Amino acid sequence: MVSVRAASRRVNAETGFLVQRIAPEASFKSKAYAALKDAILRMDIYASSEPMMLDERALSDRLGISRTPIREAVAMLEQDGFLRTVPRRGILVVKKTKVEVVEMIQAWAALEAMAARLITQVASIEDISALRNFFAGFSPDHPPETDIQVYSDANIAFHQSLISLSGSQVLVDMTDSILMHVRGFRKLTIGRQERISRSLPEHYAMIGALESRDTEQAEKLARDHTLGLAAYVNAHGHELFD
Amino acid sequence: MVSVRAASRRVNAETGFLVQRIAPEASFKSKAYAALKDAILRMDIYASSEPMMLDERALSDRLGISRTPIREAVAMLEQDGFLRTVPRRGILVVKKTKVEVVEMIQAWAALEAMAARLITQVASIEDISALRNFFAGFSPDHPPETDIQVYSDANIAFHQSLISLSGSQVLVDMTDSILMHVRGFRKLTIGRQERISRSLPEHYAMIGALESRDTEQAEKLARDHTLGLAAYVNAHGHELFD
DNA sequence: CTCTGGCATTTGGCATGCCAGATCGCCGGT
DNA sequence: ACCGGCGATCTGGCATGCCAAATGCCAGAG
Repeated sequence: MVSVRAASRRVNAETGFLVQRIAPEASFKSKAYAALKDAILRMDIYASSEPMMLDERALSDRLGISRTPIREAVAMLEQDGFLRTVPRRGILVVKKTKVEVVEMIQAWAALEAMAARLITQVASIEDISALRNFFAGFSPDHPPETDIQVYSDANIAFHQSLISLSGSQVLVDMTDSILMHVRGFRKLTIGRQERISRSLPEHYAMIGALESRDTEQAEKLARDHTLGLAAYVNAHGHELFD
Repeated sequence: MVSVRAASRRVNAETGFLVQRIAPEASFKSKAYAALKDAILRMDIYASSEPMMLDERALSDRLGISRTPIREAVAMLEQDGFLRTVPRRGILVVKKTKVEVVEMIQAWAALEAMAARLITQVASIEDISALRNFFAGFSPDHPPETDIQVYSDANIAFHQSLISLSGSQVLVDMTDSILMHVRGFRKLTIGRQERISRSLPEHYAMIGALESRDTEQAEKLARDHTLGLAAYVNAHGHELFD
């Protein structure tokens, strides 16, 4: 316990002298992790049928740090499912199969359906209604099909915001992870006109069900909306994989 | 391309001479990962209110390997959410909060509900019916309450087998991961007589719905069964946490 | 007796170097 | 010209050692 005398002598932390919290200066390990993850997510994994390999020493030169923190970052990314190291062979970037992507989207559907269920029980009406703002820029005059990239971004943001309204950090983290893994397939998501035109009304229907606190209906709409994407990938995904 | 001559000279891999794949002799890194994970899952994390700390050098001595593979294993377990390292402070075992456990069980409910949905579409009737075997040892004459530990194990095995029947490896992996994290709370799961006595009939109802291919009902039963556990932990979990 | 400043120690972060397994190319034998 | 084998080289696995930051102890000042 700090005595009253001592407290009076030192500068009161509450009043003045509010120094900036010193930057923790992230470790090389975490920097390498971020850099590698970013690079993996940016690259087009499916461009070549050849396995994409990484080299510890090359990365070491490239990032200007030793192999040790890089190996730790690689171990972390391996745990995430992005990399796989084969002893004495190399580090390879994991390519998801069509089946894996479909299963991930199904899991996503399950989690989003649960999020919808929870939202009807805990979210405020204002927060729910605010979900419409993501699509404020679109209307019958300016349909999503006219600005596919913008709509795709709004789409992702909508789903992430929706799930966060559930109040469950676990659901947020799990779906974020899934989104990372299926990120390479966003072009597939938005590839077809007919899917896009149906997307917006479905989103509005979901919001409506949430607002009216119709738990079963909101859950069903959220689930079916995303399961539709899974079915679509399952049916047409072969164009990207083989 | 292998010539016909060459192929005829070497032993046909399909016929005989199926030698065992030579043991890859797991790396120290993976051994350390397994050892640490096992130790973490075995220990009673919530016995002490003090944070549990690990020491790299102590583990190094204990396992008889250098710090390098241990650090890599720690990085992996950090990624799993089991550990958290604080620079120049130590490695601490993460204690889940009640809220986190409840959220994890809700996510589990979501995934198991989706598994039930898929099962009604893809699983064979024989596989579904075989789920009853997990509870073959129990009956009105020998209710689960009389052999709590055995029933608890059968319970876990039932749920894992159920999810695997969905055919989705992603669902299996995600639920396995969740089970690891909430493992410390199995005693809570089986702590109350009234929950146990209701558990078995609910399981049989789920199996029945799956057998009759009633997708909506199977999904609902699976979801509500596990959500009941989440609600129970939410209501009574404070006994274990605070 | 209390508080403060500094030093010894602890602990994770990182660089470096060596090792063994796996590849691939060169070279001689057939 | 082809096959087989051997070795240079590449690549991840691991041990070791030093560094800096954070802690804790202890002495000295008030």
